[in-house]
Order: sequence, then structure tokens, then C-alpha cells
Amino acid sequence: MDNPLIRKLEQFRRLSNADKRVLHGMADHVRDYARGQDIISLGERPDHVHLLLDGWAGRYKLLPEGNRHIVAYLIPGDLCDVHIALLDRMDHSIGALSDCRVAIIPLNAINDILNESGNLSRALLWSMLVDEAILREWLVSIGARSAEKRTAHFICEMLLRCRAVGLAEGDSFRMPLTQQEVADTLGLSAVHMNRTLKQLRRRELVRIDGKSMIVEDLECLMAFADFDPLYLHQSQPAPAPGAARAG
Amino acid sequence: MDNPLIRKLEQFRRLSNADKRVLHGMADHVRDYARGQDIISLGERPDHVHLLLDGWAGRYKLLPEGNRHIVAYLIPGDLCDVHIALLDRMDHSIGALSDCRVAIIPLNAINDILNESGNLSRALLWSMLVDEAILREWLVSIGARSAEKRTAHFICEMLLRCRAVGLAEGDSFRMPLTQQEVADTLGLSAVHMNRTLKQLRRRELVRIDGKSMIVEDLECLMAFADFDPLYLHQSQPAPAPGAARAG
DNA sequence: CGCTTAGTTGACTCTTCTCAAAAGCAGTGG
DNA sequence: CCACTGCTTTTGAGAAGAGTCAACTAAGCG
Repeated sequence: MDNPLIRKLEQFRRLSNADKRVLHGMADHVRDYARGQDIISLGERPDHVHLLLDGWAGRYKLLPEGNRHIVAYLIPGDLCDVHIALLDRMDHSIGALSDCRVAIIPLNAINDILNESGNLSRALLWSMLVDEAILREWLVSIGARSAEKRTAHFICEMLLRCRAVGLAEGDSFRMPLTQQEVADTLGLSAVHMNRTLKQLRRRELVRIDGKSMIVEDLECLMAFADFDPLYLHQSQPAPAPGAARAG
Repeated sequence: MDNPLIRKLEQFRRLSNADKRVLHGMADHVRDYARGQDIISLGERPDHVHLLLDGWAGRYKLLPEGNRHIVAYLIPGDLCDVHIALLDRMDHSIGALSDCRVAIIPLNAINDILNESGNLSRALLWSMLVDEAILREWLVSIGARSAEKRTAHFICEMLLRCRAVGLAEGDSFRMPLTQQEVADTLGLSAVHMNRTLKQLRRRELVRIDGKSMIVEDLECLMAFADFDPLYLHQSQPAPAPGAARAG
């Protein structure tokens, strides 16, 4: 099994075979979630952590007016809720945005890793900090960029993140979201989201074919969106042999 | 010295005297920054970490159009940049928003704590996760709440955070920010920020006296802002000393 | 094929932005 | 003590980006 978590963490530092064995071995079992189901809900504190293996999920919060705001996307290789290893309970929910396959990891396994303070613990912390960096960048996007730039920025990010776990083909990737969901993410109405996507298409920066997002000109899109990939901290793995990365 | 970091971390779990000694002992020396100065800048990777002892600082990113977006506030007790213990370099800057006193902590001291995997390491991770939770809530605020609710929400948060480190008196606290800075945080123009604050005053939810923010009716303000303090995870310290829930 | 969900488009409204200028306040130096 | 200067706060007026309502089209599915 090619574990997307391993692929992801190796962006940060080379993992030993022992490390990889630990990561492989920690999943208790695998569970499937249908699109729309919650993987974990507000207030919960289960005794296991979810590792997304396939599909897209989203962290979200519901507002009293009934609308939902998505505050993060989870793609294969992302740990959904290490939080519960440390916090009292979930302060948000995570829902499957497409059908998802998820590895169930006992909390103990996570705690063991955190307690061993080795490479793996570092790698987990790194991924937590990257998640945080992404949140900061989103905050800037929503707070200070126009709808069009914001959308372009989002597409750049998702392309690079998909690439990092081998889920992009060249400059395109599968984005199993509805426009409503993207709107709930970028703080726009569905109508305006639609118009904004149309504009990006008109500019010939992206093309959309079903659920495939095809970036026509990544250079231009990045320039347009004022996108600097530094915040993703996707440096090449530690300078060692055979370090391959999807490109 | 009453260390605000200790006060903060004890919200999460009780610290042993040994833990406290470590926290006290880790500061190498203290440095002062004048309002407007950068404490750490984009791209840097120094060999020490900053602990804010006095004053307010802010994480920010600059945009090509020249405007600045503030993505987090640091108040006494907050570690500014544990990030550099794990990431290659800062992906944002931290600036002093008022005159600040800062403890300089060698990176080694942080790494030692992280490596020992005890109470303290857990407490640091907890505070990182809380920072992340705050970012998520801000994202919801900017993305989905009106200017007025967003502002009210922000005031609620800062009051509770100040309280947690003993910097509030009842329902008021010192907020050493200009309206422009708050605007740069909430994604509003300075003009609209001003009008929004005026409205909150007219509603008699808050009063502003110089740099003092006085919350007139916290209950109402929280209800108005749709503020749920859960995300701050300010639970009382763990029930008993030895009660380790880890692993 | 009809049903349901997602995407598209138009027309109108409203929140928030921009430009502009006045007023308040604090620090400085004569 | 006062005039001067620079920054912050306040207010007005018009413009623009984004939201809402509503209808229509396209696409997946049993």
C-alpha cells in the first residue's frame, strides 16, 4: 500500500523504514464514509483519529443563520483530528465532501508517536504547523483579496497540495466540490462564486471539465492570485538519495 | 516574576513545580521592542524563540498592493514563533503593536521541552492547537459574519484571552490598537471600522475610553456576536495533578 | 424519462469601499 | 504656554463589489 501520509510527511524530512513501518501499522481498520456524512462532529472526543486515504473532506462550522463555513480541506494523507489527542473535544465538525475512505487510528498510536519525540513526532508537528500556515493564508485571502484573486489563490493551493500527494496530473486535478461548497469556503455567495469562476475561465486561466480543474497557465494564475507557495512549506525532502516528488 | 506563560498553560493542565522551573529558566534574556518594530520578519530563522511578556504584537502578512493583513494577535504569555523550531523559515512577520517586552528563549530550550514529551510538551502542543482554533474562528468571522458581528466577536475573544492571563479588569481591558490595525485584522477599511465601532457604541454594547475597551454587557455582546467560547479551550486546569490522560 | 441537484444568468439591493476633508490629540520646539 | 506637526478618529457622499431573489438550463440517476 502506498500510504499518502508517508508521502506527505516525507516532504518535510526523510523517514526511516522503521518510521514507515510505524505509520503503516498504526491504522486499526479502514472505514468508508459517503459524501455528506460527518466523519467527526462538533463536541465529540472519540478514542481514535482519522487519516484520510481517499476522497476530500472538509472542516466546517455551522452558523446560527444556518449557513456553513468550510475552514479547511482535507485530502488524502491528511490527519483529520489529531486535535483530540490534546484538546477536550472537537470545536468543529469534519464532513465528507466526496465519498471517502478513512483509516482509523487508535489515539494510543498517536500518543505513542508524540511521546517518542523522534523523527515521526517532528513530522506530525510539522504537518500541524503547515495546517496553521494554510489557515493564515486563507485569512489573508478572505480578508484582503478580491473574489477573483481569492478563487485563483485557492486553486493554486489545491493544485500544489494534490501534487504533493500524487493526485495531480500535470496542471490538473480532480476537485470533487460543488460551487456552493467552494463558495462556503471563500466567503462568497454561490451565485457570485459562479460568476467568478466564469471570469477565470474567460481569462483562460483555468478550465473546468466536470469535477476536473484544469489550470491552463499556472505561472499566470499564480501571478494573478499573488500566490507565494512558501506558506505550504513543501520543501524538497531532506537531501538524501532517491527522493522523488510528484511534479 | 509572575510568568504569563505559566498562567496560560495552566489553563490546560496543572504544571508541576519542576515544570514551572523549566519555564522560568528557559529565557536567556529580555529585550524591548518599540511599537512598529518587527520582532521577527518574513523569511527569518533565528536560533531563538520569542515569548511576549508585555504589550501586544501581531502576526501579519504584507500584500503587493501595500496593505497589511494581521492574522493573529499575541498578548503576554504567547510564544511568538515556535514555528521556527520546525519550519524552514517564517512565512509571515511579527510586529510590535505597542511597546513590547519579550523574553528570548534559545531554540534548544524549546527543542528540549518538545523532546521530553512530558507535561510541558503537551502544554505547548495544546497552545499551538488553540492558536489554530482561533484562526479557524477568525476565518468564519471574516467569511460569514457582518462587519458589526465580526467586530463584536473579536472584542469578546480579546476580553477572554486577556482575562486568562490576568490582563482584564472585570469586563474591560487595554487594547493598544489603532482602528486602522483592527481594520487590517477584520478585513474592513479604516473608515468602515470606525462606523462599525460607532454602531456598537450606539447599541451600548461597548464603550471606548482612550485605549481601554469597556464591555458594557458581555452577555449581550456574546449573544449579538454569536460567540461561543469553546474554541478558546479555556477549560479549568486538569482535575488532579497526576491524572495523565495521554497515552 | 421524469426527478432532483447543480450550474447559469438577469435584475435589483445593500454592504462596504474610496475619496475627501474636518476635527481631535499628543509630542515638539520656540 | 502656544503654534506646529503628524497621526488618529470622525463624518459625508458617491461608487463598486457582492448578496438576494428568481427563473431557467444542464446533468446525473433510478
